[in-house]
Amino acid sequence: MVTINDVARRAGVSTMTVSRALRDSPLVATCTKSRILQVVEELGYVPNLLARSLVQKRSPILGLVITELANPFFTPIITAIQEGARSHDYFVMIGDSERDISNQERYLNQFQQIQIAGLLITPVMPDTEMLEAIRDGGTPVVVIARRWEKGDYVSADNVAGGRMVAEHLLSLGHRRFSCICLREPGHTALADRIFGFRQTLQEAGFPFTENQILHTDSLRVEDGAKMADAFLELSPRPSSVFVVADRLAVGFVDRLLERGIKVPEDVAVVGYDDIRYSAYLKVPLTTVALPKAEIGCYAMNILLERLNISLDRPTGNREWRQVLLQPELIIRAST
Amino acid sequence: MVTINDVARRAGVSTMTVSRALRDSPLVATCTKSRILQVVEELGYVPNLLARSLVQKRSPILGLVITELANPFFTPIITAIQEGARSHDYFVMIGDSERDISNQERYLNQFQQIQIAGLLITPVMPDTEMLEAIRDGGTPVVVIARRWEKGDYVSADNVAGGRMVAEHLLSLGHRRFSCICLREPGHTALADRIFGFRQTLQEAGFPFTENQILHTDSLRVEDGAKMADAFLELSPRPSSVFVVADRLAVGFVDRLLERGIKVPEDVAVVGYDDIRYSAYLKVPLTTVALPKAEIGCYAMNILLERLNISLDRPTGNREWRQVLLQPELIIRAST
DNA sequence: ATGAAAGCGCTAACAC
DNA sequence: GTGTTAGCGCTTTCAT
Repeated sequence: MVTINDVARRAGVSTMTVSRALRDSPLVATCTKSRILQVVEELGYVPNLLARSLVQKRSPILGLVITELANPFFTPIITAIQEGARSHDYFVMIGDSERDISNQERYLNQFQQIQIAGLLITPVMPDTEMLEAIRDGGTPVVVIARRWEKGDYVSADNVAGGRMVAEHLLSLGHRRFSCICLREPGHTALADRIFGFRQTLQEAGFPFTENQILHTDSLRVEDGAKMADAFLELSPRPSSVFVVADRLAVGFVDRLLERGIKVPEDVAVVGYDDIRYSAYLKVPLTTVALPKAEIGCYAMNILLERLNISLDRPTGNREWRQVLLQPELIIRAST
Repeated sequence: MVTINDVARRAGVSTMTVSRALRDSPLVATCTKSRILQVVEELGYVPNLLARSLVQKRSPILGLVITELANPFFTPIITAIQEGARSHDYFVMIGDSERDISNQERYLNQFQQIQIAGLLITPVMPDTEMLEAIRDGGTPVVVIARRWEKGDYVSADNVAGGRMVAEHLLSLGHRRFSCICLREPGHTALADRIFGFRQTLQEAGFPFTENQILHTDSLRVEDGAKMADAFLELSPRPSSVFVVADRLAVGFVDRLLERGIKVPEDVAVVGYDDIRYSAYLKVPLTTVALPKAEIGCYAMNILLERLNISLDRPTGNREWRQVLLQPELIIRAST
């Protein structure tokens, strides 16, 4: 491996001069600089960023933990984050918690070990003690796609989204409602959607009880199909279903059709997330769209801001930046 | 920040003993070890992996460069790779080249700067000089989802896949063929698909000329729709289309239907990749499935093997490991 | 079973 | 403009 010393020796200068030349310092004579750069080229020297960050005590690596890489919901968010990071010379390390708290903890641990400069995370659970610990340790943390009472977050207004769904179904004349949701206490974003949905129905005089909710253990397409089977056992059969995630809805509607149920004539279905494929399904899906790229973008900006501040002064315990972006109802053929 | 020294002082031992205790060396008395671990707990000490890798001259970070994060084709591959890495205590840094050679180069540069131990990459172009340079520099490189004459790769047999498509269409009695492909000289995987497709047709006595291929600049769903418009200008209209990537096919078929063309009655469509949503479209898509997770898994295993070897002896220039996995035709409703 | 010294590749701080 | 010294947090080597 060729180091800065090799370059220095070969160019007949000190390592310090090389170091400066590489960072384009004005304190190096132009001719020296060009000679050095030539030697760098010749030797194929690549600076060691790890060594640099050891002495500078700041790392160029950011950590990103999401709950499911395979979820198309996250791709626009990730892309936006990567882009923001790149343009500020940061790297992003992605960890997929698979909605498993122990995976999440393992990633957080490992990320700390490689000294990440900042953390973006969609936590598995609302109990975010560990996040606070990390932040208190001086690493800024921004929560994505979830709310976080005690810190910065960027999410969508899921209560408003749930409300939109309810209003839409009410306006279509529906009176018998049901809901397909993830059986997981921790997913506050989903809980918010249902909260808004239920509240609106109740205000309209249609009490919505727990037993109108069907629970699934995962959000995969195949689970949606399973939920459709469960749904068809209900009697009287609801005329409308709010499926809290599009991927689930994909499988749900597909199985419904397979079993001879007409959508939306027999059952109206509303999804949530507006993933890229929702428009191309057998029955294009009515759903709630979130500004996904914007969520990633905002989160990244807040993190960058925190990173800059913590360079100047010690972690000033300023106000939390809590952003809630507005969702939008996309009406297609499933209602 | 709390360092190994802080722990040592507090525990009343030398840093060396702490270092050993943390790595669970047998050369530390059990009672000393437990005292140290307790102090570690108290102080919330987190070892600095970067510092460690600086002295050990080997990094726990692997680089992964893909051409498009938003492509569901890659998600199972990434997941498999992450899993393999995790179980061997490696981290994976993901870079999205967006099919742009300069992005790819930037990532490769940056990855070298953070001293990645190994590289997995789906190169934008077949010209892989830079990959050879990296490998010659001592960092093992494994190419994914493309062939690589001069190194290790794991891909699917795209020629065989193209053949399957042709045979399938021939067996259905089609005689007028066309093809939608990415206009990009570099994408050898797509070129292979078309090669197999064309060859089979020619062997069957149906010469397939360049002007039966329509070119697109990107693989996004919307581009598929554009290609459908272009396709409908052809006369005589081909009775079958081989769309070389499912995402394109999604938009292609959708637009065809929108314009009143029946699939498969008027036009038969075959896709490629079998992304998760292909089965749930208005017209479930006939396509060629690849063992995506296996590709990731194999590639990771080869890389790990190379990493272990290069720890022992200097980079032994052994035979390249070149793996081609078999694809499978999935017949659905679009043909 | 434990410790002291040296150094990984780099840069901050201070000379000259 | 350029060089010297010291040290980031850790482990290797060798001593005890």
